[in-house]
Amino acid sequence: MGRSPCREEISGVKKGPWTPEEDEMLIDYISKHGHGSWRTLPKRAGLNRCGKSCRLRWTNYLRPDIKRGQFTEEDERIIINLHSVLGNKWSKIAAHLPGRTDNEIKNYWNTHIRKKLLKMGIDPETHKPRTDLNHLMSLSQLLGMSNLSSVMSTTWGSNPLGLQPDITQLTKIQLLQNLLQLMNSNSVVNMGNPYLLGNLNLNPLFLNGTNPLQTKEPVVLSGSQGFANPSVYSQVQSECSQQDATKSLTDVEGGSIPKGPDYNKISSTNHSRENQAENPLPALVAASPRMGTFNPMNSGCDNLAQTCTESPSNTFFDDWEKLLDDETSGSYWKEILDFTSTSSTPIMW
DNA sequence: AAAAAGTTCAACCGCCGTCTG
DNA sequence: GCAGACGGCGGTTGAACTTTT
Repeated sequence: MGRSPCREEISGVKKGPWTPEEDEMLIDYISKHGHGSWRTLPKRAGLNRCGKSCRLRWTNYLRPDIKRGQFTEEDERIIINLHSVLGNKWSKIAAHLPGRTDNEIKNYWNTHIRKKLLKMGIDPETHKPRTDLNHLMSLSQLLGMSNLSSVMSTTWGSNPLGLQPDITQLTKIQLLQNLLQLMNSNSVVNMGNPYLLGNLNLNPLFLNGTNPLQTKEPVVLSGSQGFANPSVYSQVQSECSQQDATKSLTDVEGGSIPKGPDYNKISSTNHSRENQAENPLPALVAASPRMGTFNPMNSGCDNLAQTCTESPSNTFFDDWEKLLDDETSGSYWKEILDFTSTSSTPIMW
């Protein structure tokens, strides 16, 4: 089934960048006759290109309704939200951004958004905090360096590595966040084996249900629970395709579709979303123009989109600081921070 | 100023689903 | 039901451009 028409039948056909003359010929032909069959178009238009190349050039560049220029924050927000639901369905995402092409969005995602999310410690595939070992190692190494630099600065009265206290703090927070994410998934997968928690002396966090990150009971999924009720997810998808993107996503993430097992079913049905079902933490997708305003203090994180929109100044780091200052939960966090900051070697899991 | 490294994005490639004879 | 034609999609490439060393 299927074939690549551009290859076999057309040797000697031109490839590579389009010239202004070719563009003009294509525009001229399509504006007069429409594109009709792409396969026969090049011949009819007098172009030495394959039909596929013409179609691509037209849909991605020459179409009159193409919107050029920078993506706005709103565009970015929509893309991230849609990506969290649809994954790499660039054409579906593009359908929600009039004038933007799938190719453009894909490129923008890969060159800008993806890097931004990675920098923030968010896995761009799952939209969750990264828990991969490399990332944790690099963070803990950075921490180690910052600790070393503070030792050196006390000793020598300067900071030869140029690491500011803020960086140290941010790194700790980042590491902590990932740590918790990792423990959280472990607490689901290995409920009967709190080895990791025991090692870190953190049992009270989850075993007695007082995890200050979650005011709701952790969602414990067993086997099939995390997987698929396709009808629920297709409902979401059809909502996405029928309604305004922002609204439908607010519904999905914000609560009109019930949370708990069903919510996890929705997420897990999508490709590469399986691990979300194992993880009770909410998605880290911010629906506000400021990305990454993951709010661990929000009650239950029930309505991320709403929360983030309503309090755009409330950043992730603000919340963490509040959390750390809070007397009731502070001791646990201090314990963790003590652990991370006194640990002279990278944490080995 | 020059070379190297990094980034961007238009274009290509190959696979897939649907249509048609 | 089968096979080819076709359009569409997502992943990848590589030239051009920019930034860093």
